[in-house]
Amino acid sequence: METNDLKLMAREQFDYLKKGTVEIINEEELLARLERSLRERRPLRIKAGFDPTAPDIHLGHTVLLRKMKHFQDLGHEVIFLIGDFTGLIGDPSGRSVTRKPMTREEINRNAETYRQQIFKILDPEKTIVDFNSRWLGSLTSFEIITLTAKYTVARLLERDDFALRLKGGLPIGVHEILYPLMQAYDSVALRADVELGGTDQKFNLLVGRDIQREFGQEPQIVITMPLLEGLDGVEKMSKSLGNYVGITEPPKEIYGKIMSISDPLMFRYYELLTDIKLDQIEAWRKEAEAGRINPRDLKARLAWLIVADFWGKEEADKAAREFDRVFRQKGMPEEMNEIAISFLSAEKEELSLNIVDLLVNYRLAPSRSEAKRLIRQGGVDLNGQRIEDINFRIDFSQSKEHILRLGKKKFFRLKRTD
RNA sequence: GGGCAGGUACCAAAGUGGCCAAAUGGGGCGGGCUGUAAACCCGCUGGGGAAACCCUUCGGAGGUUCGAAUCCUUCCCUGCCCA
Repeated sequence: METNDLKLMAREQFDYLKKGTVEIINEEELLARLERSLRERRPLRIKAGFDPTAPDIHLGHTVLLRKMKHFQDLGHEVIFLIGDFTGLIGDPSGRSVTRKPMTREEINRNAETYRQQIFKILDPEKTIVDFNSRWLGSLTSFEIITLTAKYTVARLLERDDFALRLKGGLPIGVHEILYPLMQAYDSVALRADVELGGTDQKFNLLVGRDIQREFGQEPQIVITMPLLEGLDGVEKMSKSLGNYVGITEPPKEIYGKIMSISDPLMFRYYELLTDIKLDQIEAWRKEAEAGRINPRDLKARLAWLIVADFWGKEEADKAAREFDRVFRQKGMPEEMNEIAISFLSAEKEELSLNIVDLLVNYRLAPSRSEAKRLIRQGGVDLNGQRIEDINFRIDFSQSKEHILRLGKKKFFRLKRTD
């Protein structure tokens, strides 16, 4: 093939890959390597690491996964690396409580969950799933020391979060500063051409370059992706902060969560989570600002798109209809969690249940105090009637079924079973 | 190894013998407004109790006291300075 053709094709790939990235270190290298890959008909090896402790994939992860998918689309080799080694030794970087080391079984189970989820985006045929314990687990202490000798403490402490912690008088465990080196060694073991990560990973990714060089390898190209803000619009999306949308959540959950985000965040989500072109998003933003378009409708469209991504169009339609019925027309959801209420034979005379007992016994409230609080504050309603008395008894003798609503969003169907 | 400063609720942070289930802010929850927006406003936020009130909590364990988050002893943990 002509050199010029190769250059052109590489350029094409490059442009496709660049879309949505924050930074590529560095661009010329990537371009050159793409070209070589085409010339030698050898796919690039793309690495992205994931923590085995949180097998719940949320929209934040999908930003990265989409980029991995892009590489797959171009025929490159994508390695989904599960950082099980950290899991085995117990990564303390939550820092409030020492995390329990995970067992092999737990990790395997989580890995399996990952597999089921990532293939909603990645191509199962083309994805290599690997575990870093495969090489990190068998390093000898001599090899570890040799590895650490290749870097300096000052360089490791440069990292922003360490610098901040140091300044703030917070503890830093020795294993924590070792962590970037371990991750870097993953790149050596895998001979990675490219490593993908969130912008918060930049430091670790760059250490990878240095360490690969030390091991006589060509340094990997580092590509950082933006971190998706969570539903609160401030913190990054994470499970521990509870501001996330899991991709396995039911359609109406996803839809509802997206509808609750702020308008500015909506445009951000459009940008990072859909294939809508940037100028189109920009145009919508202007229309909305000018009042020519209702932001609500844009948001509904976004919610639909995201649900459709993971559940298909039909489910997305259904979620949209359901949402309108429940929240715009203040109706009842089509399906709700059903709670089977059974009476002991001794209670059969009564066939009624105190509201507080119900909330606590069926684990709808964590404690009686909490249940009473909820009632006193007007957050409980039965068949459309607000319950204000904590001594209220739900009567099951006349009708076997009641609709219970807690707060604005939680509906339950209480069904008496005999 | 020596010196110093700390450890309080989900988080941050006040409180230094009774008025402390513990100020304040954040978060969370509920209500109002609305587009289930966001922002904003109001309320709640250890457990039990209808309430009075009772029980369990301020790093752990002991002790002093009528009474301890607060004083003493000891242990554990963290940071800073010196070596």
